[in-house]
Amino acid sequence: MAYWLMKSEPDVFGIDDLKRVGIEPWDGVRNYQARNMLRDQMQVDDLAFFYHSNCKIPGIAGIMAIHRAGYPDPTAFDSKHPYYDPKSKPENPRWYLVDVAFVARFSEVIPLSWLKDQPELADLPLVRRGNRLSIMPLSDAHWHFINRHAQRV
DNA sequence: GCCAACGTTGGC
DNA sequence: GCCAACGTTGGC
Repeated sequence: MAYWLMKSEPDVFGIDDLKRVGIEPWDGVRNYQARNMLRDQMQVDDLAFFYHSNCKIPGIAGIMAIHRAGYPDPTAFDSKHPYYDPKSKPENPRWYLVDVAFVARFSEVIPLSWLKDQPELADLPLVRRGNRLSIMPLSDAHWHFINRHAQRV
């Protein structure tokens, strides 16, 4: 089983929204590196941290599970959708998504500022300068380190 | 294939 | 709101 971190802006869709709906298609990813992970690597029952970006306290807000492995992102085919991409065709899809399922909501968001302070996480892509990847893999060690901390707060 | 211009991300 | 960092686009 693999571990991931996936970013979303809580003003658009946050951990409380996922808790409410239970399962959600993680659509709208328009980055090739992230696309490759969605399409080729993420497996059902993999776990992912839900990261809140572009908000007052950016950080990890909870845990979700991959509920359905990669399939073509239908929003790319819909000319009326904000995520429409005319270069993605149903017969040759450019963009993919997975469905995610709610697992847990942390009682407190684990702030990015705390993550940055941990020597154990120094090579986590999230805390590296200029990182903009909206989906990234986590090592077992990183996952368990963060998860242990989450259990304590 | 290079690279300048432009758009987006996302912390602060 | 600012701006650094990065990805993408398109002219050449």
